[in-house]
Amino acid sequence: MSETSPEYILERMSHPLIDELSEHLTPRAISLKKGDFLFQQGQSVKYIYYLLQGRITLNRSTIEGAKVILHVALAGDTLAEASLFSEQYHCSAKVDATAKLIGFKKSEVLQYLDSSPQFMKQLLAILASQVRELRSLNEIKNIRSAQERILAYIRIENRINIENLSLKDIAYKIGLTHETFYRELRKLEKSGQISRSDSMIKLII
Amino acid sequence: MSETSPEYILERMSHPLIDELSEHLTPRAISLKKGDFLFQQGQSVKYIYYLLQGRITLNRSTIEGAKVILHVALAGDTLAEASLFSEQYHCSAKVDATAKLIGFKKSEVLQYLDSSPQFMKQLLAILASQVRELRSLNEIKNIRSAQERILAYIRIENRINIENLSLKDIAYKIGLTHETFYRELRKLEKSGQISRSDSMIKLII
DNA sequence: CGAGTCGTTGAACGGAATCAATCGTCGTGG
DNA sequence: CCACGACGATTGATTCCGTTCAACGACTCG
Repeated sequence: MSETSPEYILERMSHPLIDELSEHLTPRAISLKKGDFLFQQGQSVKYIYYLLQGRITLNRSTIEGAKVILHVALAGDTLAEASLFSEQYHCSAKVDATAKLIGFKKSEVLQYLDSSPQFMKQLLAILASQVRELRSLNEIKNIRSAQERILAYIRIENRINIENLSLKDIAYKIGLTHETFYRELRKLEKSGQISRSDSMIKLII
Repeated sequence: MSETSPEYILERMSHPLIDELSEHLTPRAISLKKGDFLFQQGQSVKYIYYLLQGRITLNRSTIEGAKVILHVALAGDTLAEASLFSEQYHCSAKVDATAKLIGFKKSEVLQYLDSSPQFMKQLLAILASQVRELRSLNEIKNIRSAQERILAYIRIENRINIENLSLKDIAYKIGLTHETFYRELRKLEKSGQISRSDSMIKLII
Protein backbone atom coordinates (compact mmCIF):
# COMPACT_ATOMS: atom_id res chain seq x y z
CA MET A 1 0.00 0.00 0.00
CA SER A 2 1.73 3.16 -1.13
CA GLU A 3 1.13 6.19 1.03
CA THR A 4 2.35 9.08 -1.02
CA SER A 5 -0.03 11.64 -2.44
CA PRO A 6 0.63 11.49 -6.16
CA GLU A 7 -0.80 13.84 -8.70
CA TYR A 8 -3.59 11.48 -9.76
CA ILE A 9 -5.52 12.54 -6.71
CA LEU A 10 -5.92 15.90 -8.34
CA GLU A 11 -6.55 14.58 -11.82
CA ARG A 12 -9.66 12.68 -10.88
CA MET A 13 -13.09 13.57 -12.15
CA SER A 14 -15.01 15.84 -9.83
CA HIS A 15 -17.19 14.40 -7.12
CA PRO A 16 -19.03 16.68 -4.69
CA LEU A 17 -18.22 14.69 -1.59
CA ILE A 18 -14.59 14.00 -2.41
CA ASP A 19 -14.00 17.57 -3.53
CA GLU A 20 -15.24 18.83 -0.21
CA LEU A 21 -13.31 16.31 1.85
CA SER A 22 -10.09 16.86 -0.09
CA GLU A 23 -10.32 20.53 0.59
CA HIS A 24 -10.53 20.15 4.34
CA LEU A 25 -8.79 16.90 5.17
CA THR A 26 -5.63 15.20 3.98
CA PRO A 27 -6.40 12.52 1.46
CA ARG A 28 -4.31 9.39 1.43
CA ALA A 29 -3.42 7.74 -1.88
CA ILE A 30 -3.71 3.98 -2.12
CA SER A 31 -2.69 1.59 -4.90
CA LEU A 32 -3.69 -2.04 -4.82
CA LYS A 33 -3.30 -4.92 -7.22
CA LYS A 34 -5.62 -7.74 -8.08
CA GLY A 35 -6.21 -10.10 -5.19
CA ASP A 36 -5.39 -7.59 -2.46
CA PHE A 37 -7.90 -6.76 0.19
CA LEU A 38 -8.74 -3.16 0.95
CA PHE A 39 -10.39 -4.26 4.17
CA GLN A 40 -11.85 -7.40 5.64
CA GLN A 41 -15.18 -8.11 7.24
CA GLY A 42 -15.00 -7.54 10.98
CA GLN A 43 -12.02 -5.18 10.96
CA SER A 44 -12.60 -1.92 12.72
CA VAL A 45 -13.39 0.95 10.43
CA LYS A 46 -10.48 3.34 10.05
CA TYR A 47 -10.99 4.79 6.60
CA ILE A 48 -13.57 5.54 4.00
CA TYR A 49 -12.59 5.46 0.35
CA TYR A 50 -13.17 6.76 -3.11
CA LEU A 51 -12.33 4.52 -6.05
CA LEU A 52 -10.49 6.29 -8.86
CA GLN A 53 -9.64 3.31 -11.02
CA GLY A 54 -10.10 -0.41 -10.98
CA ARG A 55 -12.74 -2.72 -9.63
CA ILE A 56 -13.38 -3.83 -6.08
CA THR A 57 -15.84 -6.47 -5.01
CA LEU A 58 -17.57 -6.22 -1.65
CA ASN A 59 -18.69 -9.56 -0.32
CA ARG A 60 -20.03 -10.79 2.93
CA SER A 61 -19.82 -14.19 4.55
CA THR A 62 -23.22 -15.19 5.84
CA ILE A 63 -23.87 -17.22 8.96
CA GLU A 64 -24.29 -20.33 6.83
CA GLY A 65 -20.83 -19.78 5.42
CA ALA A 66 -21.97 -18.78 1.96
CA LYS A 67 -20.45 -15.71 0.36
CA VAL A 68 -22.72 -13.08 -1.10
CA ILE A 69 -21.50 -10.32 -3.34
CA LEU A 70 -22.96 -7.10 -1.99
CA HIS A 71 -21.55 -4.70 -4.52
CA VAL A 72 -18.99 -4.36 -7.24
CA ALA A 73 -17.46 -0.93 -6.97
CA LEU A 74 -16.29 0.73 -10.18
CA ALA A 75 -14.37 3.92 -10.84
CA GLY A 76 -16.23 6.85 -9.33
CA ASP A 77 -17.81 4.89 -6.51
CA THR A 78 -17.42 5.70 -2.85
CA LEU A 79 -16.65 2.79 -0.54
CA ALA A 80 -17.55 2.19 3.05
CA GLU A 81 -19.37 5.48 3.54
CA ALA A 82 -22.04 3.40 5.20
CA SER A 83 -19.42 2.18 7.64
CA LEU A 84 -18.86 5.75 8.76
CA PHE A 85 -21.47 4.99 11.40
CA SER A 86 -20.44 1.48 12.34
CA GLU A 87 -17.52 0.15 14.31
CA GLN A 88 -16.60 -2.65 11.95
CA TYR A 89 -16.65 -3.28 8.23
CA HIS A 90 -19.67 -5.48 7.53
CA CYS A 91 -18.07 -6.94 4.40
CA SER A 92 -14.72 -7.59 2.77
CA ALA A 93 -13.33 -5.58 -0.13
CA LYS A 94 -11.28 -7.57 -2.60
CA VAL A 95 -9.50 -6.01 -5.54
CA ASP A 96 -10.56 -7.42 -8.93
CA ALA A 97 -8.63 -5.08 -11.14
CA THR A 98 -5.66 -2.91 -10.24
CA ALA A 99 -7.12 -0.12 -8.16
CA LYS A 100 -6.25 3.42 -7.24
CA LEU A 101 -8.10 4.93 -4.34
CA ILE A 102 -8.28 7.93 -2.11
CA GLY A 103 -8.79 7.31 1.57
CA PHE A 104 -9.97 9.58 4.35
CA LYS A 105 -9.60 8.84 8.02
CA LYS A 106 -12.97 8.02 9.49
CA SER A 107 -12.21 9.90 12.70
CA GLU A 108 -11.27 13.03 10.78
CA VAL A 109 -14.38 12.84 8.65
CA LEU A 110 -16.60 12.43 11.69
CA GLN A 111 -14.85 15.32 13.38
CA TYR A 112 -15.29 17.53 10.35
CA LEU A 113 -18.90 16.43 10.22
CA ASP A 114 -19.44 17.59 13.78
CA SER A 115 -17.71 20.88 13.22
CA SER A 116 -19.62 21.83 10.11
CA PRO A 117 -23.39 21.47 9.99
CA GLN A 118 -23.20 22.78 6.48
CA PHE A 119 -21.04 19.88 5.40
CA MET A 120 -23.43 17.53 7.11
CA LYS A 121 -26.26 18.92 5.08
CA GLN A 122 -24.24 18.59 1.94
CA LEU A 123 -23.47 14.99 2.74
CA LEU A 124 -27.16 14.38 3.30
CA ALA A 125 -27.97 15.78 -0.10
CA ILE A 126 -25.29 13.64 -1.71
CA LEU A 127 -26.52 10.47 -0.08
CA ALA A 128 -30.10 11.31 -0.99
CA SER A 129 -29.18 11.71 -4.62
CA GLN A 130 -27.20 8.49 -4.46
CA VAL A 131 -30.34 6.76 -3.26
CA ARG A 132 -32.23 8.21 -6.18
CA GLU A 133 -29.59 7.06 -8.61
CA LEU A 134 -29.47 3.54 -7.24
CA ARG A 135 -33.22 3.27 -7.36
CA SER A 136 -33.22 4.13 -11.04
CA LEU A 137 -30.49 1.63 -11.75
CA ASN A 138 -32.53 -0.95 -9.93
CA GLU A 139 -35.60 -0.09 -11.91
CA ILE A 140 -33.76 -0.26 -15.20
CA LYS A 141 -32.77 -3.80 -14.47
CA ASN A 142 -36.42 -4.80 -14.47
CA ILE A 143 -36.55 -4.00 -18.17
CA ARG A 144 -36.06 -7.35 -19.90
CA SER A 145 -35.21 -6.13 -23.36
CA ALA A 146 -31.51 -5.34 -23.59
CA GLN A 147 -32.12 -2.58 -26.11
CA GLU A 148 -34.85 -0.90 -24.09
CA ARG A 149 -32.76 -1.16 -20.98
CA ILE A 150 -29.85 0.59 -22.62
CA LEU A 151 -32.10 3.32 -23.96
CA ALA A 152 -33.68 3.85 -20.55
CA TYR A 153 -30.24 4.13 -19.01
CA ILE A 154 -29.10 6.74 -21.48
CA ARG A 155 -32.35 8.67 -21.03
CA ILE A 156 -31.87 8.80 -17.29
CA GLU A 157 -28.19 9.70 -17.41
CA ASN A 158 -28.67 11.87 -20.49
CA ARG A 159 -25.52 10.40 -21.97
CA ILE A 160 -22.99 7.71 -21.23
CA ASN A 161 -19.51 8.94 -20.50
CA ILE A 162 -17.07 6.26 -21.58
CA GLU A 163 -13.91 8.02 -20.53
CA ASN A 164 -13.97 6.84 -16.95
CA LEU A 165 -15.81 3.57 -17.32
CA SER A 166 -15.16 0.84 -19.86
CA LEU A 167 -18.03 -0.51 -21.92
CA LYS A 168 -17.61 -3.71 -20.00
CA ASP A 169 -18.10 -1.88 -16.71
CA ILE A 170 -21.21 -0.15 -17.98
CA ALA A 171 -22.60 -3.45 -19.21
CA TYR A 172 -22.13 -4.82 -15.73
CA LYS A 173 -23.68 -1.77 -14.14
CA ILE A 174 -26.92 -2.20 -16.04
CA GLY A 175 -26.90 -5.96 -15.65
CA LEU A 176 -26.05 -7.12 -19.16
CA THR A 177 -23.22 -9.31 -20.34
CA HIS A 178 -20.67 -7.29 -22.22
CA GLU A 179 -21.38 -9.31 -25.35
CA THR A 180 -25.03 -8.35 -25.57
CA PHE A 181 -24.17 -4.81 -24.64
CA TYR A 182 -21.73 -4.51 -27.55
CA ARG A 183 -24.19 -6.08 -29.93
CA GLU A 184 -27.12 -3.92 -28.95
CA LEU A 185 -25.01 -0.76 -29.02
CA ARG A 186 -24.06 -1.65 -32.55
CA LYS A 187 -27.69 -2.20 -33.51
CA LEU A 188 -28.77 1.08 -31.94
CA GLU A 189 -26.01 2.87 -33.78
CA LYS A 190 -26.89 1.28 -37.11
CA SER A 191 -30.56 2.13 -36.71
CA GLY A 192 -29.60 5.71 -35.94
CA GLN A 193 -30.96 5.84 -32.41
CA ILE A 194 -27.67 6.66 -30.74
CA SER A 195 -24.37 8.24 -31.69
CA ARG A 196 -21.00 7.19 -30.37
CA SER A 197 -17.78 9.09 -30.08
CA ASP A 198 -14.78 7.84 -28.16
CA SER A 199 -15.84 9.68 -25.06
CA MET A 200 -19.62 9.71 -25.24
CA ILE A 201 -22.71 7.76 -26.17
CA LYS A 202 -25.70 9.95 -26.84
CA LEU A 203 -29.30 9.62 -27.90
CA ILE A 204 -30.28 10.98 -31.29
CA ILE A 205 -33.35 13.19 -30.81
CA MET B 1 -57.15 13.22 -0.15
CA SER B 2 -58.23 12.58 3.42
CA GLU B 3 -56.43 14.60 6.06
CA THR B 4 -57.39 12.94 9.28
CA SER B 5 -54.86 11.07 11.37
CA PRO B 6 -56.36 7.59 11.63
CA GLU B 7 -55.00 4.83 13.78
CA TYR B 8 -53.11 3.12 10.97
CA ILE B 9 -50.38 5.66 11.37
CA LEU B 10 -49.59 4.05 14.67
CA GLU B 11 -50.08 0.51 13.52
CA ARG B 12 -47.34 0.65 10.91
CA MET B 13 -44.19 -1.36 11.13
CA SER B 14 -41.35 0.48 12.72
CA HIS B 15 -38.99 2.56 10.63
CA PRO B 16 -36.17 4.55 12.25
CA LEU B 17 -36.70 7.71 10.23
CA ILE B 18 -40.48 7.75 10.44
CA ASP B 19 -40.45 6.89 14.13
CA GLU B 20 -38.25 9.85 14.83
CA LEU B 21 -40.21 12.25 12.66
CA SER B 22 -43.55 11.14 14.05
CA GLU B 23 -42.32 11.83 17.52
CA HIS B 24 -41.37 15.41 16.82
CA LEU B 25 -43.59 16.55 13.98
CA THR B 26 -47.25 16.09 13.13
CA PRO B 27 -47.71 13.41 10.54
CA ARG B 28 -50.42 13.78 7.96
CA ALA B 29 -52.39 10.76 6.82
CA ILE B 30 -53.06 10.37 3.11
CA SER B 31 -55.20 7.86 1.23
CA LEU B 32 -55.09 7.62 -2.53
CA LYS B 33 -56.67 5.33 -5.05
CA LYS B 34 -55.33 3.88 -8.24
CA GLY B 35 -54.69 6.49 -10.90
CA ASP B 36 -54.27 9.39 -8.48
CA PHE B 37 -51.09 11.39 -8.43
CA LEU B 38 -49.27 12.00 -5.18
CA PHE B 39 -47.25 14.71 -6.87
CA GLN B 40 -46.27 15.73 -10.35
CA GLN B 41 -42.94 16.47 -11.91
CA GLY B 42 -42.12 20.16 -11.59
CA GLN B 43 -44.40 20.90 -8.66
CA SER B 44 -42.70 22.54 -5.74
CA VAL B 45 -41.79 20.18 -2.95
CA LYS B 46 -44.08 20.56 0.04
CA TYR B 47 -44.03 17.14 1.61
CA ILE B 48 -41.98 14.01 1.97
CA TYR B 49 -43.76 10.68 2.40
CA TYR B 50 -43.68 7.23 3.80
CA LEU B 51 -45.66 4.52 2.03
CA LEU B 52 -47.61 2.27 4.38
CA GLN B 53 -49.59 0.31 1.84
CA GLY B 54 -50.03 0.15 -1.89
CA ARG B 55 -47.76 0.79 -4.82
CA ILE B 56 -46.63 4.07 -6.31
CA THR B 57 -44.66 4.48 -9.51
CA LEU B 58 -42.24 7.33 -9.89
CA ASN B 59 -41.67 8.29 -13.48
CA ARG B 60 -39.95 11.10 -15.23
CA SER B 61 -40.59 12.64 -18.61
CA THR B 62 -37.32 13.07 -20.44
CA ILE B 63 -36.50 15.90 -22.80
CA GLU B 64 -37.31 13.66 -25.76
CA GLY B 65 -40.78 13.12 -24.35
CA ALA B 66 -40.22 9.51 -23.35
CA LYS B 67 -41.30 8.37 -19.90
CA VAL B 68 -38.85 6.48 -17.75
CA ILE B 69 -39.85 4.65 -14.62
CA LEU B 70 -37.41 5.70 -11.93
CA HIS B 71 -38.76 3.64 -9.08
CA VAL B 72 -41.71 1.61 -7.98
CA ALA B 73 -42.29 2.30 -4.31
CA LEU B 74 -43.73 -0.50 -2.22
CA ALA B 75 -44.96 -0.63 1.38
CA GLY B 76 -42.17 0.48 3.70
CA ASP B 77 -40.49 2.79 1.22
CA THR B 78 -39.86 6.46 1.79
CA LEU B 79 -40.75 8.82 -1.03
CA ALA B 80 -39.22 12.08 -2.09
CA GLU B 81 -36.62 12.23 0.66
CA ALA B 82 -34.21 13.13 -2.10
CA SER B 83 -36.43 16.09 -2.87
CA LEU B 84 -35.87 17.40 0.61
CA PHE B 85 -32.99 19.32 -0.89
CA SER B 86 -34.56 20.40 -4.15
CA GLU B 87 -37.20 22.96 -4.95
CA GLN B 88 -39.25 20.83 -7.29
CA TYR B 89 -40.18 17.19 -7.62
CA HIS B 90 -38.02 15.76 -10.36
CA CYS B 91 -40.56 13.06 -11.18
CA SER B 92 -44.26 12.25 -10.94
CA ALA B 93 -45.74 9.83 -8.46
CA LYS B 94 -48.70 7.85 -9.76
CA VAL B 95 -50.68 5.47 -7.62
CA ASP B 96 -50.77 1.89 -8.96
CA ALA B 97 -52.56 0.24 -6.09
CA THR B 98 -54.65 1.89 -3.39
CA ALA B 99 -52.15 3.61 -1.17
CA LYS B 100 -51.93 4.76 2.40
CA LEU B 101 -49.18 7.20 3.24
CA ILE B 102 -47.81 9.39 5.95
CA GLY B 103 -46.66 12.83 4.94
CA PHE B 104 -44.37 15.30 6.68
CA LYS B 105 -44.08 18.94 5.75
CA LYS B 106 -40.75 19.56 4.10
CA SER B 107 -40.30 22.89 5.85
CA GLU B 108 -40.89 21.31 9.24
CA VAL B 109 -38.47 18.50 8.53
CA LEU B 110 -35.79 20.93 7.41
CA GLN B 111 -36.38 23.04 10.46
CA TYR B 112 -36.12 20.05 12.74
CA LEU B 113 -32.99 19.04 10.87
CA ASP B 114 -31.42 22.40 11.61
CA SER B 115 -32.41 22.33 15.24
CA SER B 116 -31.08 18.89 15.96
CA PRO B 117 -27.61 17.87 14.78
CA GLN B 118 -28.27 14.53 16.34
CA PHE B 119 -31.25 13.91 14.10
CA MET B 120 -29.17 14.98 11.17
CA LYS B 121 -26.61 12.37 12.01
CA GLN B 122 -29.29 9.79 12.40
CA LEU B 123 -30.70 10.67 9.01
CA LEU B 124 -27.23 10.33 7.55
CA ALA B 125 -26.89 6.86 8.99
CA ILE B 126 -30.29 5.87 7.63
CA LEU B 127 -29.50 7.10 4.15
CA ALA B 128 -26.12 5.39 4.25
CA SER B 129 -27.71 2.09 5.13
CA GLN B 130 -30.29 2.64 2.43
CA VAL B 131 -27.45 3.02 -0.06
CA ARG B 132 -25.98 -0.23 1.17
CA GLU B 133 -29.29 -2.00 0.82
CA LEU B 134 -29.92 -0.70 -2.66
CA ARG B 135 -26.47 -1.73 -3.78
CA SER B 136 -27.08 -5.29 -2.65
CA LEU B 137 -30.42 -5.37 -4.41
CA ASN B 138 -28.68 -4.14 -7.50
CA GLU B 139 -26.03 -6.79 -7.21
CA ILE B 140 -28.54 -9.54 -6.73
CA LYS B 141 -30.15 -8.68 -10.00
CA ASN B 142 -26.94 -9.58 -11.77
CA ILE B 143 -27.47 -13.19 -10.77
CA ARG B 144 -29.11 -14.82 -13.79
CA SER B 145 -30.41 -17.95 -12.15
CA ALA B 146 -33.77 -17.26 -10.52
CA GLN B 147 -33.13 -19.81 -7.81
CA GLU B 148 -29.69 -18.47 -6.94
CA ARG B 149 -31.02 -14.94 -6.94
CA ILE B 150 -33.73 -15.81 -4.47
CA LEU B 151 -31.27 -17.60 -2.21
CA ALA B 152 -28.86 -14.66 -2.31
CA TYR B 153 -31.70 -12.32 -1.38
CA ILE B 154 -32.73 -14.41 1.60
CA ARG B 155 -29.10 -14.69 2.70
CA ILE B 156 -28.67 -10.96 2.66
CA GLU B 157 -31.96 -10.17 4.37
CA ASN B 158 -31.70 -13.23 6.62
CA ARG B 159 -35.37 -13.93 6.00
CA ILE B 160 -38.23 -12.67 3.90
CA ASN B 161 -41.06 -11.11 5.83
CA ILE B 162 -44.25 -11.65 3.84
CA GLU B 163 -46.59 -9.84 6.18
CA ASN B 164 -46.01 -6.41 4.76
CA LEU B 165 -45.14 -7.25 1.19
CA SER B 166 -46.97 -9.62 -1.13
CA LEU B 167 -45.02 -12.32 -2.94
CA LYS B 168 -45.73 -10.41 -6.11
CA ASP B 169 -44.09 -7.33 -4.66
CA ILE B 170 -41.04 -9.26 -3.58
CA ALA B 171 -40.76 -10.85 -7.00
CA TYR B 172 -40.73 -7.38 -8.49
CA LYS B 173 -38.21 -6.15 -5.99
CA ILE B 174 -35.68 -8.77 -6.99
CA GLY B 175 -36.47 -8.49 -10.67
CA LEU B 176 -38.36 -11.69 -11.34
CA THR B 177 -41.84 -12.19 -12.75
CA HIS B 178 -44.20 -13.38 -10.07
CA GLU B 179 -44.71 -16.64 -12.00
CA THR B 180 -41.07 -17.69 -11.85
CA PHE B 181 -40.85 -16.52 -8.29
CA TYR B 182 -43.74 -18.76 -7.22
CA ARG B 183 -42.31 -21.68 -9.14
CA GLU B 184 -38.82 -21.39 -7.75
CA LEU B 185 -40.07 -20.88 -4.21
CA ARG B 186 -42.00 -24.10 -4.58
CA LYS B 187 -38.91 -25.91 -5.87
CA LEU B 188 -36.76 -24.58 -3.04
CA GLU B 189 -39.37 -25.68 -0.55
CA LYS B 190 -39.66 -29.15 -2.03
CA SER B 191 -35.90 -29.62 -2.07
CA GLY B 192 -35.78 -28.60 1.57
CA GLN B 193 -33.68 -25.46 1.13
CA ILE B 194 -36.21 -23.03 2.54
CA SER B 195 -39.16 -23.14 4.89
CA ARG B 196 -42.32 -21.07 4.53
CA SER B 197 -44.83 -19.99 7.10
CA ASP B 198 -47.52 -17.45 6.41
CA SER B 199 -45.39 -14.64 7.72
CA MET B 200 -41.84 -15.73 6.91
CA ILE B 201 -39.59 -17.41 4.38
CA LYS B 202 -36.40 -18.74 5.89
CA LEU B 203 -33.31 -20.62 4.83
CA ILE B 204 -32.86 -24.13 6.20
CA ILE B 205 -29.36 -24.48 7.72
C1' DC C 1 8.07 -9.13 -25.73
C1' DG C 2 4.34 -11.48 -23.35
C1' DA C 3 0.45 -11.49 -20.24
C1' DG C 4 -3.80 -9.64 -19.52
C1' DT C 5 -7.76 -7.23 -20.70
C1' DC C 6 -11.05 -4.88 -23.70
C1' DG C 7 -13.77 -4.86 -27.68
C1' DT C 8 -15.93 -7.65 -31.08
C1' DT C 9 -18.33 -11.34 -33.55
C1' DG C 10 -20.34 -16.16 -34.21
C1' DA C 11 -23.22 -20.21 -32.96
C1' DA C 12 -26.11 -22.78 -29.96
C1' DC C 13 -28.60 -23.46 -25.92
C1' DG C 14 -31.43 -22.98 -21.98
C1' DG C 15 -34.13 -20.91 -18.78
C1' DA C 16 -36.97 -17.12 -17.67
C1' DA C 17 -40.52 -14.43 -19.76
C1' DT C 18 -44.90 -14.55 -21.75
C1' DC C 19 -49.53 -15.73 -22.48
C1' DA C 20 -53.34 -18.02 -20.63
C1' DA C 21 -56.49 -19.93 -17.42
C1' DT C 22 -58.24 -20.99 -12.68
C1' DC C 23 -59.21 -20.44 -7.77
C1' DG C 24 -59.81 -17.91 -3.59
C1' DT C 25 -60.30 -13.74 -1.16
C1' DC C 26 -61.18 -9.15 -0.13
C1' DG C 27 -63.38 -4.82 -0.61
C1' DT C 28 -67.12 -2.30 -2.21
C1' DG C 29 -70.86 -0.28 -4.16
C1' DG C 30 -75.52 -0.89 -5.57
C1' DC D 1 -76.02 -7.93 2.31
C1' DC D 2 -74.71 -10.03 -1.60
C1' DA D 3 -72.83 -9.91 -6.30
C1' DC D 4 -69.27 -8.39 -8.79
C1' DG D 5 -64.79 -6.81 -9.93
C1' DA D 6 -60.01 -6.69 -8.82
C1' DC D 7 -56.13 -8.69 -7.45
C1' DG D 8 -52.96 -12.23 -5.44
C1' DA D 9 -51.45 -16.93 -5.86
C1' DT D 10 -50.79 -20.76 -8.69
C1' DT D 11 -49.93 -23.94 -12.63
C1' DG D 12 -49.31 -25.14 -17.64
C1' DA D 13 -47.34 -24.66 -22.39
C1' DT D 14 -44.60 -22.25 -25.52
C1' DT D 15 -41.47 -18.99 -27.24
C1' DC D 16 -37.68 -16.12 -27.60
C1' DC D 17 -33.86 -13.60 -26.49
C1' DG D 18 -30.01 -12.98 -23.61
C1' DT D 19 -26.49 -15.95 -21.90
C1' DT D 20 -22.83 -18.86 -22.59
C1' DC D 21 -18.85 -20.65 -24.77
C1' DA D 22 -15.43 -19.82 -28.06
C1' DA D 23 -12.22 -17.47 -30.75
C1' DC D 24 -9.58 -13.38 -32.40
C1' DG D 25 -7.36 -8.79 -33.03
C1' DA D 26 -5.80 -4.62 -30.77
C1' DC D 27 -3.83 -2.34 -27.17
C1' DT D 28 -1.58 -1.47 -22.77
C1' DC D 29 1.39 -2.16 -19.15
C1' DG D 30 5.15 -4.11 -16.97
